[in-house]
Amino acid sequence: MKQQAIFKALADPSRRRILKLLRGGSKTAGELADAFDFSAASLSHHFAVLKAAELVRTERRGQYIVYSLNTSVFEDVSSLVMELFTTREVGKK
Amino acid sequence: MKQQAIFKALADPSRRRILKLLRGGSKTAGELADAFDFSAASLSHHFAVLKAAELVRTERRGQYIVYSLNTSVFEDVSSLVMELFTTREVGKK
DNA sequence: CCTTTAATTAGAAATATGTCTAAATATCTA
DNA sequence: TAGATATTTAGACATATTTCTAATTAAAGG
Repeated sequence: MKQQAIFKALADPSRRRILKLLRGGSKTAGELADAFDFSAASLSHHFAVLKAAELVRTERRGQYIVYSLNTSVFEDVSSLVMELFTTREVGKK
Repeated sequence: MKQQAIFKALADPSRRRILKLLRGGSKTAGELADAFDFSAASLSHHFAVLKAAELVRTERRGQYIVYSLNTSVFEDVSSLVMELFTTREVGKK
């Protein structure tokens, strides 16, 4: 789990918006791009950051590349946040 | 609640470390500074970022300034994270 | 094949961030 | 009040981030 990459990825509002758009189901890069004002290249950069943090997964479907939420990291993110605020518990791994 | 300020604040590893140091109880700026290699001025900058996000509170005690975790934001942070990953629920406020 | 469409990569430019030293502010104590 | 200690503010500088346009890669379909 890439803690720094995760927090870095979440720090940008556009990237958080991308994640929210993906909650409803997977979307192609182009469909996501429609929701934003900037260039496909810029979006692509944001995708790369989200991928590095393993917050999204990708799959090529013909010409398209389909992005989806990697919900399995959700638990990781939650516990990272928890660790910041709660006193060390017993039985910690 | 300052969503962007919160995520921005959490993006830096030193700031996350400051929060963890404060889990054990409040500390003065100087006590916190001891845990780091960089200058008091740099630390002070990080404190300002954490304060802007309302993640920490401060109180002057004589010459010292005492920092403490603002645990009441913890819920906010948790639900922000939750919103990124979970499908919109019913009865949302 | 060649063209079109979808998306990423490369490289440049502007802005933001993290760090430093020096100076300023606040409080304590002799 | 003057000096010492604790901390923040100001200003500078290097690095990182975000965005762009142009070029590249990949697949589809005539």
